[in-house]
Amino acid sequence: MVSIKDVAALAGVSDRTVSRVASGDTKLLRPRTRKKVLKAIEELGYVPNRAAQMMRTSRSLVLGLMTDVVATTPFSTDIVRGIQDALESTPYTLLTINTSGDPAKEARSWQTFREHGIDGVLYVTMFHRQLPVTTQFPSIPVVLVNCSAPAHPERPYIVPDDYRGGYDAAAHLLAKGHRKIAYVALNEHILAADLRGSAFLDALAAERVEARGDWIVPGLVGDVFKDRFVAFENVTRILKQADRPTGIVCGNDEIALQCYCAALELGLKIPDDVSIVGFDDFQAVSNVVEPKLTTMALPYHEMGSLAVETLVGMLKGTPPKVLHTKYRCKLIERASVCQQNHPAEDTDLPARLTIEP
Amino acid sequence: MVSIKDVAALAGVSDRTVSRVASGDTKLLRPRTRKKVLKAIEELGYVPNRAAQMMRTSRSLVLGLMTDVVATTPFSTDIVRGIQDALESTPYTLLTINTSGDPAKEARSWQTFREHGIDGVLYVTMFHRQLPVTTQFPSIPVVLVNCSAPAHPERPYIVPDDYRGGYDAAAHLLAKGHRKIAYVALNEHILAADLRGSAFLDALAAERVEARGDWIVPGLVGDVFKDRFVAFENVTRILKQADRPTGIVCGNDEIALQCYCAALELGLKIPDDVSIVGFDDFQAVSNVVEPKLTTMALPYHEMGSLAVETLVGMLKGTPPKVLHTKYRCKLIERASVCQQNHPAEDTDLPARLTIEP
DNA sequence: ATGAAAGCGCTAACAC
DNA sequence: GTGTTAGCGCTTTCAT
Repeated sequence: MVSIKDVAALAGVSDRTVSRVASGDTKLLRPRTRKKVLKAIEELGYVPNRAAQMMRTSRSLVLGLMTDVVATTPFSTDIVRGIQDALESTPYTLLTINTSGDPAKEARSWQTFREHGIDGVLYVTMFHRQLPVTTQFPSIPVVLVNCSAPAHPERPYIVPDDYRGGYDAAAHLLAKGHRKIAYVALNEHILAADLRGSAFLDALAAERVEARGDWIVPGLVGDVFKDRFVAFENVTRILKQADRPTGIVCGNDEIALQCYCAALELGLKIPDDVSIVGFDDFQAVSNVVEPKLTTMALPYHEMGSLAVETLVGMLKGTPPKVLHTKYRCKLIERASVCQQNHPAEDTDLPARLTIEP
Repeated sequence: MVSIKDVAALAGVSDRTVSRVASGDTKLLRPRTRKKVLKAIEELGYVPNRAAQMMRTSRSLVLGLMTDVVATTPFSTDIVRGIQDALESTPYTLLTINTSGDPAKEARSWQTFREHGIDGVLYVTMFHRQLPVTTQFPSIPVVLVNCSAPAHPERPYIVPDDYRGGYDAAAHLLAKGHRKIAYVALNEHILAADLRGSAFLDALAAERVEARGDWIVPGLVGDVFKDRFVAFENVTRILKQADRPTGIVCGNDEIALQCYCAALELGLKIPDDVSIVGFDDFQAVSNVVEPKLTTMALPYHEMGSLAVETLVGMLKGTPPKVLHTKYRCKLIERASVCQQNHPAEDTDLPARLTIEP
């Protein structure tokens, strides 16, 4: 390994001078000296040794990315991409650890981070959720992404505004004239399901549109990560009714995909017979189904970038301006929703009569 | 930061002894001393300093994960998961860098790896491809995953056997009695497309089944990463013919999804009217569509694990037993393929007559 | 504007 | 079995 001393010898200066050049301390150097050193660096292929730097400065210039499963799962890769993109304009590198949500592994991961002298960590969860109150953090800067820690209000976090997203998804159908709207829910164990679900109800209520109980069905059942899709059966049943919804809001895009299968198999046209709104803008689905899916995009990339910005700021000593950020979702309009010219209000009445068997 | 000396002071031994305990040099220590030291470590919350260790040993115990986009893309996350799972039984940690396929960024990444004293690197590409001959590698252990480097035959690589996968996919339909089979190809710029495509042809030829030219269509056109799906139109056209295929082999699962949309919209039942075989086992599609998709799974997780095993072996001084590995794909049978009791051979004849307009 | 000395935390080599 | 000495490559402090 070529060190600062080798460079110094070749350039005919002291090692301290090389150090100054390498760390860009351009002010206290004659341009001529600088050039000489730069040439020697080039010639020898010198690269600074981070371990040595760290020993002196006790800063590693490494950030930890601790995730439950997010880095190994297709759904929230945009968070990671946002993080890595933002990292490029900083001197930091990323050490990645997946805990699979296992607390023991998480504890070991924190220790590994300490061993590496990590400067700060991005703690990212796959599902938007609240961390258990028992969650402990070491005393280094941490930014939470896609989760919040009620027990640690001083920790900055960045989450999507699932409530508003759910509201806007339903509002979109309403604005397009739909009045008979079904909702196929996410796994009930997930915070996002709660938020999006109650937003759906509120959006309908705000327009004085009835939310029919039998049109609100689960799309996914079972424990998280071991869940099973049931949207297909449930939506098939609903769409077979003579009086059926003209629009469906889905808890995510995979559920929307099951709705597509159900509707198409029944010979229904999308969007003319049923309009469908998804959630997540999971492009492998939303941009591939035909017609393309109108869906609510999660602001994952932005969340990742903001997290890096926040963390790097903290490391510079700048506390975040906003401690807790809720990022707005964005509706991506494609082709699965059409205008519904619903008949006069009174035709809704018979529909209501069918609620109870 | 609590160091080895603090522990030594508390335990009343020399620092060298603490070092021995910390690095598990259990042989040359009295159990009593060991216990004493362990207690002090626990009490002080001592954690070894990797930077210092590295300076002495010039091994960082960090592996570099260099990818074009794989870590930020939903399709090949299983490679990363395989890597991380395998890493757990080793002392290594992972430093991740995404180059977005930009050669300048790639050059900078190698330098970053050198700065960190990376022990070895996993070089992973999203698409199975050959690296350009201009690709340079530094002189540290590197294992290539999902790509090969014709210019560097001494470098170990691990790729999927796309040819055999393509062959087996077609063979599956053949074995189920299908004789009228269409093929919807991947983007032609990709190596996997070549391999899978020619395998399709060979599989049909081996059974003396004709591959109709108008039934071999692209599913995806345009430059990689800027491509557009055209499977829907193409398959719709084919399925509208009076004489239509009873089975379709798809270049990947997204193409299969477009086939689903096309078939269902035409009122065709899957698998009874058309059987469909996908490729990739991209579960967000294959396990969500209804009926569930029969598809050829890429051995990504295994490839990732093997890569780690190989690299760690090299670092121990064990050269890989097999330098270049082609991993076999595995057919996942679900519900999109059914037995086809094709009529007597001669009914194929009129079909052939319709080839030319 | 440049150099010399000291020391960060650890382990290899050797002494006892 | 355990302690001592030295030095990895760098930056901080102080001197010149």
